[in-house]
Amino acid sequence: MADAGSPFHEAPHDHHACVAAALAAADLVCRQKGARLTALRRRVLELIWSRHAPARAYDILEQLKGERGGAAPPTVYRALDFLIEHGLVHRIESLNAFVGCNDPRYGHSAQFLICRRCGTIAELEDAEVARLVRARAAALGFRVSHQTIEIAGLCPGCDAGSGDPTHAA
Amino acid sequence: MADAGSPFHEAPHDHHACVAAALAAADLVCRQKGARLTALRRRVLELIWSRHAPARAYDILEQLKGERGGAAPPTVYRALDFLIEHGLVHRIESLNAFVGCNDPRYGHSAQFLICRRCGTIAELEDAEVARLVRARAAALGFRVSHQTIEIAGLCPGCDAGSGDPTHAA
DNA sequence: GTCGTTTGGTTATAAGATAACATCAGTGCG
DNA sequence: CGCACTGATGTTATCTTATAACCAAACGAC
Ligand SMILES: [Zn+2]
Ligand SMILES: [Zn+2]
Ligand SMILES: [Zn+2]
Ligand SMILES: [Zn+2]
Repeated sequence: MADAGSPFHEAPHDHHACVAAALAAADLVCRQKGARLTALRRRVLELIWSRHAPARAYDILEQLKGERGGAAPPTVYRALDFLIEHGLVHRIESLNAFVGCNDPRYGHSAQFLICRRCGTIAELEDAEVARLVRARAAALGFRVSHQTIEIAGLCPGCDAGSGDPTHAA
Repeated sequence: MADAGSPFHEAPHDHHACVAAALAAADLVCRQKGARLTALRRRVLELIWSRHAPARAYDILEQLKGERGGAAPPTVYRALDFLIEHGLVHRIESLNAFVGCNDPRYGHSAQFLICRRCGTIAELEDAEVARLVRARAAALGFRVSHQTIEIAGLCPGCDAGSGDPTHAA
């Protein structure tokens, strides 16, 4: 298959399977933790997974309004709080947006590669990066509690397109 | 001096010297680039340097209002845009705030250590971290244009204070 | 069923950022 | 000087993002 080993999902793929897998993993994680993945929270998670790009809170809100009325900002933010707390969603600080976690089964220090052209985001879980950051901080007497690592640039597809007549703007 | 080798400035120190050095460096950088560090821009930079913690745009705005009237959000954000464009200030995405650059003489990939207790921020310029991130991205075909690396935790002073009766809250 | 807790609805507002247009200050030139 | 041009700032309005506070419904334990 095209993207088996890559964290990028640019090429057309069976995205329904991505969403189904994410929701199944969420169901499992919540069952194991005794957390309640309600219909609303599950739907918000599903909307976040609708694309491999970060979703903004007010875009989710617009979707919900169309589906069920009685949706307001707190509706979305409370669901996001739950999903983040249980590791099902990551907040992307540099975009004020939210993306589904690739592997919510345990806590981790992730890094994100964000294409500034097509918006695709890839989640890495590079232990060496996380460890080097912790080591550098520790050398200065700093105790790390959370790493925010968001790398902007061009994804493979968009980088190939730059300067390429077949893709140039 | 107390903190000669540390990026942290928690202990009392001659902070006036920090500010003076930052402003002098800014003057130099702007003169060399032909950029106009106007009184307003210089004052905003000075306010950002008032502490070794990120400054929020609307706090800067409140200061300016008290000093000169006729200050509104665009006043601050335009000054910030200028300062960021010329590398004099960094935006801290995870805080929606701004901090003076330690070394504005040339572009760089910085990392920030942010104390979640006292708010102190330290800017690192660790080439190895930046290089490892670039390497990991490159291995996936991703071309990096900007790294956002913001590490939350406890600075040396606050970490020592945790559980220590002499500092406990 | 009843109680207590969690979840979600509702209204209002806080916090952060930008768009659009007017005005002013400096610069160069006839 | 008078004028035009440019960059910087003033001004008003609006947009985006996020939270506070309070209430009602749903759920789970007993
Ligand atoms: Zn997919
Ligand atoms: Zn792309
Ligand atoms: Zn200082
Ligand atoms: Zn601290």
